[in-house]
Amino acid sequence: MNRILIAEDERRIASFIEKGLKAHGFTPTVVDDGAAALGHALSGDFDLVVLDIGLPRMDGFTVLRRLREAKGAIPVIILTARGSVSDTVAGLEGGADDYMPKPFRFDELMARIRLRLRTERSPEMTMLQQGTLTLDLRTRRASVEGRTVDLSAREFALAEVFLRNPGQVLSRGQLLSHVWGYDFDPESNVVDVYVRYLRKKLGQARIETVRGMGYRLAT
Amino acid sequence: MNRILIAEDERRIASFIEKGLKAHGFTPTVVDDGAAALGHALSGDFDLVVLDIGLPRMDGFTVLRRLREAKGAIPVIILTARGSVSDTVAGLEGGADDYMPKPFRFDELMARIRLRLRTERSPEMTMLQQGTLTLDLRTRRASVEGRTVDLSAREFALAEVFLRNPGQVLSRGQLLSHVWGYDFDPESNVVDVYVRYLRKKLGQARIETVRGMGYRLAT
DNA sequence: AGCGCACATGAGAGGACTCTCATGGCCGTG
DNA sequence: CACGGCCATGAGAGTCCTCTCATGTGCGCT
Repeated sequence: MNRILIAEDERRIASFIEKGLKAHGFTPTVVDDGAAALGHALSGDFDLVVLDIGLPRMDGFTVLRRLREAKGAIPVIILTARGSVSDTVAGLEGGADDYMPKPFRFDELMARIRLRLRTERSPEMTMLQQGTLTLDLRTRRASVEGRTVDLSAREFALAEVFLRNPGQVLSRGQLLSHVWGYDFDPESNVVDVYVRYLRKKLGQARIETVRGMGYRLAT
Repeated sequence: MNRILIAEDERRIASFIEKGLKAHGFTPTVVDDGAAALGHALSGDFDLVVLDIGLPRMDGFTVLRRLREAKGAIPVIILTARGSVSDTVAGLEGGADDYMPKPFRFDELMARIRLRLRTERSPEMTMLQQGTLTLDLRTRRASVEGRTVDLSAREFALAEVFLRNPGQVLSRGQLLSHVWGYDFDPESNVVDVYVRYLRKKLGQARIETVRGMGYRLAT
């Protein structure tokens, strides 16, 4: 449905984004150098570009500049290194629509992409619902059977992944990369612990264990 | 420039919003009952409505429904009581564009209003700059003279008010209501303390004291 | 110059949050 | 039924954040 171009040369990050997008029903294409990125972006086959700044052959800034010179109006989200504010500012002034500082959680990128693809006057998606469970994406609060529950930032991010994939089994690895980012210790049992926190707040039965696989939101 | 309708019967809150909007260059109009709200909203004289749900004569839901029935496409932001998730959901499904749970900080409302008034394809304002000081509205980070500095949520909100009003003297009261909300103890010296924190992180001279008046961002 | 008020500052209480670690329990298989 | 692995759980360390309070300092006015 929505075709997204990923211009990123670090394999690990490119694959991280690619997998995430596929899981959300997008059909991403990955290229790993600037020249290819520009060509694809101008082809008209894509609806949005995720553009790394540090690309070989032609850096992201140049790609962006040429793209805009050629009147390509496609939305561009740039990926910048943490702390390089000047790059970020330059990118936005150079015509980028948004940016993500590395390292990032996949879900943050997803939110940015949604924002840019969203059609006019569609009320911004601010509430997620599944049965009697509601998540308010802005106030970081949930409500279950009418009760209002405060969630911490982490708890909320985790709950959001479940709500966006109701009934689907999510592995610890998936949850870890969605909620904790691609840089987190894969040995940790944080996911278990936070699932417990959520169960305590949302109700034990709300999240089911699928032995050997992961967890799943009850539907 | 942008005409905003405030439909709110609690005087204190209406005035809180009104003052804030005026300070930001808007020209708000206040009405305190639902019938008047509907009339004004349909008049075509306004660009956005801030609509309280609990209005006398005709409640917010009804106003909203009638407005949409009459094909009024004006953006509507509803104000809901804290914890009333069902009201919020109903409001959004009833055609509201966004919502604010009470009590809220003025700046949060402002951000919502900006979002709704923003014109197509204008890159979302995500960075504020003043000289060598930059605020990244998304990552909650600042950068001064190239250095990157992490700010806490409160520090950041305070810094944002200064950055949005460079050179202007801001009273403790203004800062309190912007950053802490209209419900906060006006006797507290939190503002002083947080100004200190900011000075420590951003540089002493960056925020000037105007004796008897308040504080000001150095330009 | 001296006074009074406004502002600056240090210290710390209290709480929330995130994550680790160790242990205990249970499921499913052989 | 016994075992091994997977999962659940409790406890707690370390950190950060927010705000209050008491006291120090200095500005500006008379």
